[in-house]
Amino acid sequence: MERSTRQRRAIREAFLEAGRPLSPQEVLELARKKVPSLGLATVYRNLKNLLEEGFLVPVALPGEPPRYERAGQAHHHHFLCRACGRVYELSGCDLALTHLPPGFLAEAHEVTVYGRCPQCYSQAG
Amino acid sequence: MERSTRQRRAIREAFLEAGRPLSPQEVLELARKKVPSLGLATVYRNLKNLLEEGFLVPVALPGEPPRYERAGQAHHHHFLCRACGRVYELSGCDLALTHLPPGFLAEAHEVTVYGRCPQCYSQAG
DNA sequence: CCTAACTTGAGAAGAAATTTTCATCCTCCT
DNA sequence: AGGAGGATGAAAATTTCTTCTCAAGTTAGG
Repeated sequence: MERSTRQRRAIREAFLEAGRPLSPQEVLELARKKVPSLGLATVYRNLKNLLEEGFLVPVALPGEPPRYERAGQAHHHHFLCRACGRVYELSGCDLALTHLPPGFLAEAHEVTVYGRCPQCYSQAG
Repeated sequence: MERSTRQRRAIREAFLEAGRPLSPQEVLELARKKVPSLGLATVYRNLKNLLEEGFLVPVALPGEPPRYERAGQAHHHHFLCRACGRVYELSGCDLALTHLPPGFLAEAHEVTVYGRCPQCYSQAG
């Protein structure tokens, strides 16, 4: 049966506390604040578990390695800060799919906004 | 100085004739119709050249390997067929960026629509 | 507290995409 | 046509990300 370990708790808490999509590397860095000895293999193993048990869902962004976020959220999109590389969740969706050519069937869509997050807004670059 | 070779012409023509973003593998397959001996390394080398000379621009889609399309086109987005994996260009843009949280600065955005292209619309799956 | 079994950490191994190497081929100037 | 140097193809090498291996550490039931 699945056990509760310090590592597993630290990884789960990283997502709860970050409130934004995290890459495996980001998970490692955040969870190491609680379990410094944490290894990357353990992060990958637990990400896989958390996906299987439905706690996380994958988030794909153009040209970016996969990230993961809390499952069960309402339809939303993402913001990628070009300065720090962090991804944020944007609520709502203003997309109207009216211009599809004939014969195309839309089943889903994703919107990615690029720019500067508040922490990077005033910095050089 | 840069020479005009059969391979180089075949690769350039593949983009002109396809009229949609192509992955390196797709370029290889299309250009091999004209130059069957074409190798993948040559495709990569020439993609790099065509990017540098401004004939192509990279197209990144969520969770997809990079593709390339003709440079200099108007603002547009992309459609990814879930059945055949081909990417198409969608004209226009119905996105209104009104819901950014305070402190976020939007510089660009990308929209990806997923679904079925006309060729795959009526097929099983 | 004990023990079986699950977990972990580190490094090796894989997988996938792209780049480099190098001998040979081809293009273009003369 | 001749020749210098860029271009090509195939395979090896890189790079990046993810998974596997295995000895050692931990957890949970008894």
